[in-house]
Amino acid sequence: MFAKIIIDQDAKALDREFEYVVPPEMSVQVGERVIVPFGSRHLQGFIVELSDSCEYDETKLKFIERKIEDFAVIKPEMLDLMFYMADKLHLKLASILRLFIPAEMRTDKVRELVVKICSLSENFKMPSARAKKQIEIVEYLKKNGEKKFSELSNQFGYAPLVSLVKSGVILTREQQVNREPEFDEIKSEKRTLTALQQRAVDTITENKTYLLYGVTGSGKTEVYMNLIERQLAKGKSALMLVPEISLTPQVLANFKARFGGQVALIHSGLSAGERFDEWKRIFFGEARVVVGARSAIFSPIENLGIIIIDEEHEQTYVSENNPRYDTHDIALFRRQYNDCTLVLGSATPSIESYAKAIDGEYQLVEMPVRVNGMEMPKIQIIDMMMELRHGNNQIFSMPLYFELKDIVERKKQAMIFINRRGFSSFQRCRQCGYVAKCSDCDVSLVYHRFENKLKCHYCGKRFKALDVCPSCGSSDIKQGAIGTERVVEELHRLFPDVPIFRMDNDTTSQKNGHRKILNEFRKCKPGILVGTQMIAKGHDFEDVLLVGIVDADQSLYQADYRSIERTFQLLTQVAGRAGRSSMQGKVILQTYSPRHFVYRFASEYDYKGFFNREINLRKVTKFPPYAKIVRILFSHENEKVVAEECKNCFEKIKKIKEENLQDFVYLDVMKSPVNKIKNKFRYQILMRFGLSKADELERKVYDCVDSKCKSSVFFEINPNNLS
DNA sequence: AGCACGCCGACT
DNA sequence: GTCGGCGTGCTC
Repeated sequence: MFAKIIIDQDAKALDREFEYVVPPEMSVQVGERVIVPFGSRHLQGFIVELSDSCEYDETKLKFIERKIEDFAVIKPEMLDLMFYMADKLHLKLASILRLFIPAEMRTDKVRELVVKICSLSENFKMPSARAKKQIEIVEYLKKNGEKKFSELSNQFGYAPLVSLVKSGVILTREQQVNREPEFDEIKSEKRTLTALQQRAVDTITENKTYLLYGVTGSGKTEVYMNLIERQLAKGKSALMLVPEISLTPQVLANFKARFGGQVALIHSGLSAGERFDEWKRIFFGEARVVVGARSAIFSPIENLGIIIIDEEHEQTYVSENNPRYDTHDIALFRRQYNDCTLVLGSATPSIESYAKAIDGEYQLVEMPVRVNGMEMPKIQIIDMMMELRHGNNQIFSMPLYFELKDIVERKKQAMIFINRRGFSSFQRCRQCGYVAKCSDCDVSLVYHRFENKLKCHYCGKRFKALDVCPSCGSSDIKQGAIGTERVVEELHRLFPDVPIFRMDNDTTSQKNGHRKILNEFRKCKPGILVGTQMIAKGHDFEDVLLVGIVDADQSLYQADYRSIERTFQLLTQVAGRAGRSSMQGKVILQTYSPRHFVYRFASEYDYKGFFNREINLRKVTKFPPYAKIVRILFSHENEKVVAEECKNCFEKIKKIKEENLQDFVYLDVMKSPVNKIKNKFRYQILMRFGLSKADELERKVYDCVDSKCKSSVFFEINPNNLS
């Protein structure tokens, strides 16, 4: 018997199958992990095929050494998915397989957690009266039955416990336990559905793809839960994806309360052990409902009845780095493989998804009204140029300041949204124009007041803050655009007695960081929460009656084709935080371009109007979904090497363009806008083609990348940002 | 990826 | 003469 094996190494040169002989006494299955001799080393590999014959010179074949687990970690569906992804997304086989199992399994660092359990032996002798502690333990066990060794030892001391075990009064046994993620206790309240919700549940019955377009507060989560319940009743399982950012304690607690031990949670906040245990519970079918962030789409869950992608428009569903994939593609594959239902839910669907729904590729289900019947909060647009003309050059416009003051006086809560962490975007010398840059990346550094450091937001490296300009010696240093820290400082100045909270990447990095901040904020009335994107999602605070958006234009300035769409989505979401209760909330939006169409549609909550305007723009300018953008990014520490390899590839693509002139909308080669990251230089080729031959051209273009070039190559379709 | 092999410069 | 620099190529 011969086995085709993929070596678990992330290298271009090893991105293929290698053949091995299966020793006669060994029984193996496709999908199992094994150790094989490879060159002079012993490496981990995945069996992807078994066969009676081999293609390579049989005399040169080596034997599989041993199996790593006694079960196939990669199930047949995932193996199919691997080949599909390799073909469609041009990813390396090993790097795909790594997505399917917890990283901890490969490094061997995580073990099953085994605890010692103590119980009284059947006919034990009472310890002597002098041994008071021992008697206490015996009495305690009589009352409580079995207890963990560690627990008893903490409570009564180690020595008496060990004596009891030695004398045979207490028996111990070992038991493997699953580490379970923490969650807030919540009582499970099953709400009755509104007519609209019920209609949605009744509509989503077939094994098709649905786009559930429901305004913020229309109660999509309740619909999801009902859909999942129906699948469970049919004996099927369910997979629900939410953006990492909205994997809030409340959401998790809700699911735990509703589905109990059948739920498994997968998110980045889990410890290695927790993640490993949750994965195993899914793998062996103990958990039939998986709730998780992007990577949970690869859960080894079988018998899928439904896949749900909540907030489907979120950027986080596309992984930024290698291996780059879009959760939508994977979900569509799994939907088809399992012949199940796929639901994409959003209050602001992505332009691409909504276009598909209109074309009939997806089934459109709408929920246009909020559950509590309340109107959406009123959005007031403030022209910051006018403020400036009236002599206000502060962070807050006068209307926002007065609304904040009002909130404070009424002992209510407010959220201030500013999509930039740190204190200010950069520090610049007023005399000579010097801007501090990262030594390893081609970006300016962000000043963080709290740590008094300059930080690189690309590689995380820290630098000393400027007090004098290193170039000209001047101490006249100007702060760039404002960030969360700066807003907090300003609020402290304006409202010295009001508790101000900050929530961004810097304050939530430790475990349960979100939860701590949110729980503190909940208690403070009045209170103000300042934050980035991450305050925009899923937190329902009854007393938040005001949302301030400090610099709405910020996401508009980013130079990619989705920036307007993103701005609309962000504004709608942030606005949705105000007035989740019976009281009408208010939103104040500060902008320097108040007449931009995105603000008009956003302030009227007119998604369809916005969609029509935007889709026409895309059609006329030939951008997705009416075209496909491809970006090939080369990076290497030697600038000459990248530049040349990138150029070579470009020359080949140019020939393809000449043969397909009518299909190429655009083709160019350039330094990447961020020319250097982590000491690696970056060059890129950008192109755009019409849809008719897009797949064919994409493949041809990919084949232009020299398989033995030294640079690492990042192949991207419809990139989100071009840095 | 990582390890062997190999071909050149600068040292006990 | 040998030690060790890293460029090239191979791993079933």
